[in-house]
Amino acid sequence: MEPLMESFTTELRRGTLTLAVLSQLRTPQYGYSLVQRLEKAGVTIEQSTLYPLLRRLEKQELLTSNWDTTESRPRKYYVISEYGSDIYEQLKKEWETMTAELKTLLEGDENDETD
Amino acid sequence: MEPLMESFTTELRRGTLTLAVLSQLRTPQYGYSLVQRLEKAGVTIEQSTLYPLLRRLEKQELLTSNWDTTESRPRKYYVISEYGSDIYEQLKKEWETMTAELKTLLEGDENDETD
DNA sequence: TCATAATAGTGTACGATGCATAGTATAAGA
DNA sequence: TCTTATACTATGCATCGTACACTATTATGA
Repeated sequence: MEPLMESFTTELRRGTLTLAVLSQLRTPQYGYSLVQRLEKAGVTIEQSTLYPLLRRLEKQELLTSNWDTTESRPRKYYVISEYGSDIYEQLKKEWETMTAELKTLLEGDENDETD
Repeated sequence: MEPLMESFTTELRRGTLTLAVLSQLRTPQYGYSLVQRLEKAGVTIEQSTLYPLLRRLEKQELLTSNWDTTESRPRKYYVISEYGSDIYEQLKKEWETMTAELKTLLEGDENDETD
């Protein structure tokens, strides 16, 4: 992809990544599994994006975490907190509103399309 | 609004602002009018966000501009370029894809909602 | 008339985020 | 044994949205 488009799409994804991650954490997930889970849903997220995001969300108390060392390999599991669920619901509504507004704008410009 | 929500929604808007602005520039608009036009459509954009955005888009050759000094007050009019329209269409498709994917994810989490 | 608000734009500085990159370490498979 | 997959941490950069400060003209209205 053209570098300019790349940077625009990156900016488009911004913020929605938080939403995507929060949506998956009603059941405990660890970072690496989340990357692949989201990938399957069509949402690519780099490790270098996800791990800091998870730590940030935990610091903000939207998530809690605990290490599981019983399995073959240590994994840090994250779950959404009550507060996190609250924020998530609000954010989800915000996103839906925004999406609807933007949709209206973008449809509005198709009035006398030339193609 | 809670500061945390504020920062999340700011990040959510990111990128979509470019899309919103581009969608309005099939007819020439100047900065100040755009702010109000978008506001009416439910999209709040600060002057301190819009003006730099317009200049950036012009630098990237998605827009062209010219000063109109014939009216009571000098205004800088921007229009989308052919290249800009091209990028806009691509970006719009990107956004639609992303929106659909995210929608699936967000609906997926409503399986056994407790509220 | 003088103050205030609205209009219209520029410039600087800061914080947040996504990502590239590098590094650590273990497990599994060829 | 060598490579690949798994799993996470840490640093640094570029971009963008916004607060804030500033300039300047036009309308409004007390």
